[in-house]
Amino acid sequence: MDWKSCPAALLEPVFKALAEPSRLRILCALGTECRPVTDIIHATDLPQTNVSFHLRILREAGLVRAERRGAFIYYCLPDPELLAILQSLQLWVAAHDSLASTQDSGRY
Amino acid sequence: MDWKSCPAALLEPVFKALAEPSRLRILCALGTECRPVTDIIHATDLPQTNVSFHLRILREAGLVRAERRGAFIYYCLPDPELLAILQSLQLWVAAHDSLASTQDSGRY
DNA sequence: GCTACATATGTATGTGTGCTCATACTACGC
DNA sequence: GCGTAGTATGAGCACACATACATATGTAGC
Repeated sequence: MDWKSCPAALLEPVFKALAEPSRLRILCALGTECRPVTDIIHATDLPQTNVSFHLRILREAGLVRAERRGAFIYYCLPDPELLAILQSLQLWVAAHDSLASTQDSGRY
Repeated sequence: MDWKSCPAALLEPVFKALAEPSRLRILCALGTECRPVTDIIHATDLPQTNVSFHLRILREAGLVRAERRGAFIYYCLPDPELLAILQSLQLWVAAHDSLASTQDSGRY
């Protein structure tokens, strides 16, 4: 990464949005498809007001797109490439998790 | 991403660790090199105890590696691939930020 | 317009977490 | 061993944020 131009300000809201279990569950529930809020509520088993709250944060972080269809509002990921990036990060973490468990990440 | 196996539990600690401005600054200060804590303190202009606190979180999230060299403890990123992944995410965010500003991400 | 449904917003509260201070640990040089 | 530099830990405080409840907005059908 171009750490010289330290993208902290740019990436921070995205990481903040991703750092919540409920929001990750919502993204999981979304998958690659577009779904109305009701579907997400059922899939995640979270209260409606809670889902709506988190969807707003994800929306403002640019991680989901909202699209009105009649009385329903469909939410979807804005770009399949986002999935690819997150997947590579997931793979990296998984690979390093098994390494880390054999190493010393304790105190000094 | 394989959202079927919902990697929330795996990714959450990583995102939590990345969701802090101070920690992102520390990672920026680290760059691709290994540096002792003192260097990081000067680079980030954060108090020593604070840097140490965040380094621990980054260490436990597997985002930095600690290595003792005499009286110093050097910290570095565990893997250059991590940089690549974060960079692609950064690029994605940057690209979608410019789009988002032209779109409606407000309330419904 | 009224009712019903889908979704969003506002307020209050409790918990988590970052920051600061003081202090303790570790390694090196004398 | 002692002092010093480098680094880590622990306690206390303040603030941000996730949750829950009540309520408002918007859309469709009658």
